[in-house]
Parts: sequence; structure tokens; C-alpha cells
Amino acid sequence: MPELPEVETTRQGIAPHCEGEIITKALIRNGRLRWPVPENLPDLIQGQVIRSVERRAKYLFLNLDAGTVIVHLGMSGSLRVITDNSPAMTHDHVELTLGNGRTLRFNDPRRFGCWLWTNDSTSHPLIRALGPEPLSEEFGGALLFRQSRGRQTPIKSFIMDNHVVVGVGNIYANEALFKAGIHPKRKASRISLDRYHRLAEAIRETLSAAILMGGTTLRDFVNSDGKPGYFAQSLLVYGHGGDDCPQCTLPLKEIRMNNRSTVYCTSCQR
DNA sequence: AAGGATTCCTGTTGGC
DNA sequence: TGCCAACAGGAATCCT
Repeated sequence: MPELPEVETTRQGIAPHCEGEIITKALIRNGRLRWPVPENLPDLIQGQVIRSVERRAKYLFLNLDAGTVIVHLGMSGSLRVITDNSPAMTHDHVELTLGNGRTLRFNDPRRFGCWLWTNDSTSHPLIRALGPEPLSEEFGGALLFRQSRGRQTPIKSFIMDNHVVVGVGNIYANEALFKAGIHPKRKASRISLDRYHRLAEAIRETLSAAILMGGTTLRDFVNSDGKPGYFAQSLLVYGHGGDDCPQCTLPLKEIRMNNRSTVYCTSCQR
């Protein structure tokens, strides 16, 4: 379940093997992803050089001269660089053969991911309205405070809204709210600037720590097992409903918000 | 228009 | 033990 740290780790892992390489062949085995993969995608990209691999939110961009391939890993997607000619496995839906003999392979059992083509990535409908990157200068408590005025939605939904800030998935929303001592159901409009500073800091900390961890575990994407590294990190509350709160030792409460698992401490989070 | 519900999908898990 | 329902989650889109 790729959250932003895993997507960034993926980018760092594949970029050295892709950048500057020509796409000699593009193969779509199963184009029925979140949206149909354009049938003419191979024609559009074969023979072109991958100039750079970028990330925006949880989207990856393969920047070519004529445009950009937009890739999303969805829930269960992964990108791996294959060096030998190991046979494709089940759920290997898309693959690019590169000039250096390596293969970029996209595997996605649940097919929530996407492979799309655009001539202009910044103005693409999926990209245009995205909020700031959580690790950018632009993001912080002031921005959260400003954006939250008049918003009645619970704070957990608010920080998971990609128009507010990108890359905060369910797991890290739970973690950040615990670190900031904020109750997940509190209305976004009823949180002070001070507390938003704390929350923004908690989001930064959680995400950057996970990126560092993913970076160490997934250092080598070539022939890697493709196992996400961030699961190894110690999550404070997510997946620990009923356990003792790490701070006050009261049992952590687990509820469902918007059909998503939500874990918090009734004493430490207000 | 904001906010909640629904939707896509399959591997894993838990209950009977 | 075996089967099947429930669950997991990103995020666009639909609905109220």
C-alpha cells in the first residue's frame, strides 16, 4: 500500500536505471487499470528517451520529449527494474524495455493504479488541483490554518484531502494526529494556529522518517524483492487498536471514519 | 458547495 | 478444516 514515502523511494530506485535511456519497447499486457491504459501508448512512447523521473504527490512522471507518462501505484502497485530476463509474473500489466537492456515492470494485483499519457503534466486534470507537497516550504501550520477556515469536516478527512496537502494517506494521518495530540474527529475549523503548527510538523516528521527508512530498505531496486520498507517502521498507533497508548498506557481506541480504520487515544488526543 | 458515500479490485484474514 | 464474508486502502466520482 504505497504511501508517499514508498512512491518517493520507488522514484529514487528506478530513476538511475531509466533516465537517459531510450524506450525500445512498450508492452501492455493488461490495460484495464483504474482508467484504461491508452491503446496507442506504445506508439506514443517507443523510440523516445526518458529524460527524467519525477514525483508529484503519489504520481510518478516519466518525462519524455513529447510529453509525460503519468503512473500511479494505486493500492497495490509496484515498479521494478529487471536486469535478467526473468519471466513476467501474474499481475505484471505493463513493461518498458530500455536501451540499456533493463526492463521497467509494473505489477498491480488490484489494478487501482494507472498509466496515462499527457502532453502537459502540470495542467492535467489529475495534477492541476493538487495541494502542496508536505515537505515543501509552502506547506506548514499557517497553510493548514488558512485552508481550514469554515471547514466542518473532521481533521482526519481534512489532512487526507489532496486539495489541502498531498501524500497523507490513512496510515500516516493516524500517526500524525497522534503525535500532534489532536482527536481525529475534531472539526478542522476548531483547531488553533498553534496546534496546526504542531500537526504540520508531525506530518513532516512522519513522512520524512518513512522516506529515510524506505530509502535504506529499498536501496537497490534491481532484482529486489519489491517489499515495501516502511512497514518495518514502528507505527505508534496504526494497527495497534486495543493496545496500550505509547504515551499514557490507556488502551488505544479503534473506530471507522469514512470506512477507514482510525486509531487514537481518547486521553492524549483532543 | 461541502462533505459523506460509493466505486474500482484481489489477496489476506477471521469467524463459524 | 474449509469456506465465504469481511476487510484492506487511494482517490476520483457520484450523491445529497
